[in-house]
Amino acid sequence: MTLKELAARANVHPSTISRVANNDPGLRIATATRSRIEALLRDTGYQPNGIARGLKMRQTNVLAVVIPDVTNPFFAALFRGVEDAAAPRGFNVLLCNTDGLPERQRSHLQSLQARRVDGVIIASSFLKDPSVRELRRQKGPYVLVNRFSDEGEDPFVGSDDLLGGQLATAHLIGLGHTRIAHLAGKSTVSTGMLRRRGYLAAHSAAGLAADPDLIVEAGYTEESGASGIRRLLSLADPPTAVFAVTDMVAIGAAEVARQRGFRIPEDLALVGYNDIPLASRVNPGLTTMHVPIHEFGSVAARLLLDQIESDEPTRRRVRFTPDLIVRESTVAGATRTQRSARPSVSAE
Amino acid sequence: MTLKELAARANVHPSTISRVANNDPGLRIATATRSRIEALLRDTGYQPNGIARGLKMRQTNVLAVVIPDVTNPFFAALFRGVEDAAAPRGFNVLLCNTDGLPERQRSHLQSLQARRVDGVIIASSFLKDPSVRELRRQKGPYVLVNRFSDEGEDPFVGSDDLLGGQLATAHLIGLGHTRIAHLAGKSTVSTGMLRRRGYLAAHSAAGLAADPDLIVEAGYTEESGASGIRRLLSLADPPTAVFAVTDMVAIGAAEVARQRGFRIPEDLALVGYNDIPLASRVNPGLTTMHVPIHEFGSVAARLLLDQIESDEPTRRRVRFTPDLIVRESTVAGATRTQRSARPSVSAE
DNA sequence: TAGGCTAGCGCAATCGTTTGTTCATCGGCA
DNA sequence: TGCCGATGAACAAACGATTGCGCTAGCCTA
Repeated sequence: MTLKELAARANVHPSTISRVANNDPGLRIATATRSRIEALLRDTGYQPNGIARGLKMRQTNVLAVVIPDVTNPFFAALFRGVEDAAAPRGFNVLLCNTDGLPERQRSHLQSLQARRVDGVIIASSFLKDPSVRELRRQKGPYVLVNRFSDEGEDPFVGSDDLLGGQLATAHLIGLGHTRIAHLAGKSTVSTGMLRRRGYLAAHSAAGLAADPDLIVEAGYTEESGASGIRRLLSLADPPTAVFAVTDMVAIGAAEVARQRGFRIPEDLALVGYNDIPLASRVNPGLTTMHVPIHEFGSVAARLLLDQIESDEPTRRRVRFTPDLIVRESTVAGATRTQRSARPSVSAE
Repeated sequence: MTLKELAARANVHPSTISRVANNDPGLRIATATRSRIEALLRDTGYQPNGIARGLKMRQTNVLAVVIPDVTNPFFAALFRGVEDAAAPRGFNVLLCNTDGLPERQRSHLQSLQARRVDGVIIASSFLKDPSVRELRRQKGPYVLVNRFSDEGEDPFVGSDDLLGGQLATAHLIGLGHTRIAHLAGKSTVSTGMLRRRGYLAAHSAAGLAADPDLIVEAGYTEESGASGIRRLLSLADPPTAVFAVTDMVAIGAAEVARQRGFRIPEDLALVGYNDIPLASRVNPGLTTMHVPIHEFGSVAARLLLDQIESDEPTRRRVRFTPDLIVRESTVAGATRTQRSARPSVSAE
């Protein structure tokens, strides 16, 4: 059903229908005509063609979220945050999985540009990232989430990863551990780099020397946590504690450690990062740095939508302060503490 | 960068650029002109405006997936299946979460129709579903996944839920249980209805009477599993085994049961459905009916894409045979059996 | 040398909306 | 009666691409 067909039925010009349907302010129209058209609109259940409208208006009302893998609970929650903020404002959201492959990221972004999406939220960026450079070059609004890129000043939503790494490690040090390993993320990714630096900073602050052998660059998957911990446990002088760059990595490590007969936390204490729902459900419960994942998404979406509606780019960077949640993976019989619900946001 | 601008630069008509860019077969063009245009295309990195093209071609190359909640690992995996099949064929995928609310489903579908997506995959349908009726009425291709609607013959991909419910229950009966409860899904949803009927059928087949008090209609979330098991455990004569309609429900139930001091499987045996990744990770490992979740998505996508490309609707219904995976939640110290990898598909 | 064929492009309609502008009609007023 | 200002609605130009068809050279043939 098009405007033209409706116009034929109502014996008016298509533009008249359009104005009535859009409730054009300052529209002068005879009451009779108006009600005739409105009745027709109801009867036919007319839905304007979004494509045609998009072409004319230069706005598609579509956002895109680019992540490594929605199968990872962290990114699933992030996406929900985006959609929950976008849907009420009339936007639909495309989801693109990259599996961490730059090439897939590039091709997705290219496809998104061709589709003229109104904005892009990208949670799979690298510190040096050609795709992000491309985003900067184009005029379209975008927001980086969780990971940032250090080649420019991009709108960003994430956690204070340096502090998070520090707090997590300090917790282990506070428990008396001295040989603390780090299942690190890639140093090409901001979270990987910063959490590692936090890990090192905590050592310095405590006057402890960090053993380079205890840092293994794993990745962000469960499997990488598993293979990482294997290397650590076969060391001559294995660690008594591990700080993993994410909860998924920690969970992968815990599984292997348990298979090898290590008791957690007695033989091996374990801290993760992100506090995904799974973290409180595994056995033993995983001590981790809580970050508001859903809010990452919703705040990023708001940043994006504000840019779209105001038609001017932003440089806002929102950084949430992570919160240590102590569970049984570091302290046997830890009370399942509710975390302090302080807002703890720092925006620039 | 538009065709018109390029045309001005190359001193040709826009249509000529279009034909070169699209590699129009049967295009007769001077080699000089062609290479001039091709060079221009490379230099400018021209990307045709997908909106304009969509308007002209009446095809957007966008699919939509409608699910209750991507935070549920089952649906996340399903979505990956869809995207993995759609992306290589040049399609992007919109994700819509309904939270199981018919109203949100309706409004999402309406929005998708306005956007003229090329096809819809819906995994949140009810047995009687106005939204699905609407999908049938419209010309556009669609596929139902996991849940079907019984008011018509729709293209469908899912598992044989009746058989699955039967096998799961028969497993518990085979272990000697006689008081077997069912944490049931909504009877307004096909999976809920069918798995329940399977549960009953298994009882009949074994000559066992199913106690109506042992069936509680919970829902599909972890919380509903938790509240459901509470009711069951406070019964005068509580069950010794439970068949839960999904893994998430089973996991919610297990958590509560453990808190109340029930040992699994000694005091309470537990079977789930779907074999989500989480099922093998919880402690104790969850016995469950394995279904190929990722394939649900990819097969559904293929069904959809074939409809789109052939431009004719299909009535194919693909039903996978579920496979019992025995873990520690029913058999203490169960070997972590690899399931038989038989194809077990029945299509109509 | 005139007519026809063909290679190589340009023309213009079309997809369905939106929106600035123009046009016709009518009532009021002088 | 003649003019003017509203009022109500039509006109038409975009938006950026695709595509059937028409047009103009040049060359070959008779």
